Amino acid sequence: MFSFPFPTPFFCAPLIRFRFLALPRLFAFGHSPEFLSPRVLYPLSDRRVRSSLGLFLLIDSGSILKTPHEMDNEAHSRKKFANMKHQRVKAEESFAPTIEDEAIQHLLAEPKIDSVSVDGMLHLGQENGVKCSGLEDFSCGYEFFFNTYRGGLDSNTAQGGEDELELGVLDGLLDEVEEVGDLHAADGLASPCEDFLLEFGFAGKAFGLDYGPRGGSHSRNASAESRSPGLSGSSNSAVGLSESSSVTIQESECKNDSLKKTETELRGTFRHKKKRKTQVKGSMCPASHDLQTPNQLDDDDDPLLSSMLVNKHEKKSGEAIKVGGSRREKRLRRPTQRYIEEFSDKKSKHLKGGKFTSVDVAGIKDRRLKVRSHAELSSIGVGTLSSVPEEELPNGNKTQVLPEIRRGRGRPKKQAPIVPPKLNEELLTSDSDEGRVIRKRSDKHDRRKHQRMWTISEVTKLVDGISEYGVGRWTDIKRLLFASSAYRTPIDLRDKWRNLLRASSLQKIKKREVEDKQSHALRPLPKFLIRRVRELAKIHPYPRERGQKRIGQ
DNA sequence: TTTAGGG
DNA sequence: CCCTAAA
Repeated sequence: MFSFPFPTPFFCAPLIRFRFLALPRLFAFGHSPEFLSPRVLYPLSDRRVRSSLGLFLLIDSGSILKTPHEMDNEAHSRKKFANMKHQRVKAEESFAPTIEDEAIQHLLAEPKIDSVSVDGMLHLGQENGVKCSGLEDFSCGYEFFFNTYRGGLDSNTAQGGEDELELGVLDGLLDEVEEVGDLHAADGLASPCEDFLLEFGFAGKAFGLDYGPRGGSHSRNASAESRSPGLSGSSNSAVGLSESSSVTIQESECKNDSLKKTETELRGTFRHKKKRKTQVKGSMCPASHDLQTPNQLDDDDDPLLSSMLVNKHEKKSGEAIKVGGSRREKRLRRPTQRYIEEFSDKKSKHLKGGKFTSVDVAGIKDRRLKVRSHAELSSIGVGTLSSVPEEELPNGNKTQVLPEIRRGRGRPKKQAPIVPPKLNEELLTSDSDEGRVIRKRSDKHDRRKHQRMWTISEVTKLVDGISEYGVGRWTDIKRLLFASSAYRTPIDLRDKWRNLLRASSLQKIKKREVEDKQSHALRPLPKFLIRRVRELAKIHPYPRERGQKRIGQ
């Protein structure tokens, strides 16, 4: 029914070496017995099945059991992964000498073997029985690759074996070595961000963390939790569900998107490494939907991949999700920031809590904001987490999606800069009435919470900078003249300049029209500044503004 | 990433 | 001050 959509040569050897540790969880393929042929292997023992690793791994070095359709697809897949294959070869070569595990080696020695004996496979599985459990947390694509290419990695190596070698090997595999590095580097963050990782298909990233000498980290627990429920129904219905996936779903409570997510995880694994890496690096604003961006649309024609990702496990109902059906929905584009904002506002009002406002959302996305006020971010994170329950009000699909997004985003953020609530933010008290009230109040102003008055000196500096570097060199001006004031971004400078232009023109007008009204100006600009602005305006045309100004006059 | 322009 | 498109 389901088969491995990837070129066999590519996967086979890796799988063998892989020992079916991580893979089952990753690309678990459920096969009804009738679909099994001698060439199909069940590397999983009962024990493992019971332990919810019971995902059937279909292995066949020669060719995986395929349906015509799948066959067709294979061509496609081959093409897709041609590059990887190539790289793999290199990796294997470089790695081979280091392989210690004889059994594995043996298998490797005959990568082309048409069929691997079940016994052998099982042997492998049993051999690593204990270790398997230790590795169960490995979840996604990265995990897969890593495990795959670490050769016959032992649990031992798994613990401490992450090293240059692997990196090097992976280098050939993954487009970006740094990514790998990042993953490894992320070790310490494993637990905190696990949810996040899983939720957004970063499960693979977590693997690096899981490798760590951690005793019983969250990840493991999480896996364990989701284990029993997840397996019960899935073993026989050709459903492959990675534990990580199930966890993700459960935690995210995103029923509709569960499949999509799972799928996303996989796809992301192969196709959006870079993107994801970036997200993780930022570790602030990764949205699950980012993975659903247009690029992925081209994947839609890959039924195998999707099919093998069928996720049967649904959080509450355990209802099976139909691939075809939910798929469409999933492909929806990520809501625009504006949408999110509006939605959240609405929701806030609806909840009377008003805790989540545009700031939350905006903050999530706005890099500048992050830079400017960590405290705020952290507050956001807290708020997000604390109010998750509220968020889960039944409000329709959108409702579901949104919380998910927030959570996903919020979590990583939270973990990243859990800077002491060092300041201002009124919102820090997430649950207190005060916080809400303030929030509400601030809702009015929405975006303008960070307002900072421009002082005369600042304006002067700005004008100086503009006169020196010219209009439009905002980054330069910022860097050179406003380096000390972090809250002034180049954009702020530009905005200020715009306002100055407007102001200067207005003042002109006012002067001409009604002299008195000028006193109305809240913060009248010093004449010298006005003069300078005016001069600069002449010298450095600022198209639109100038045009407007003319018009205004 | 930065800038321009609109809100 | 925010957001987005364009470069």
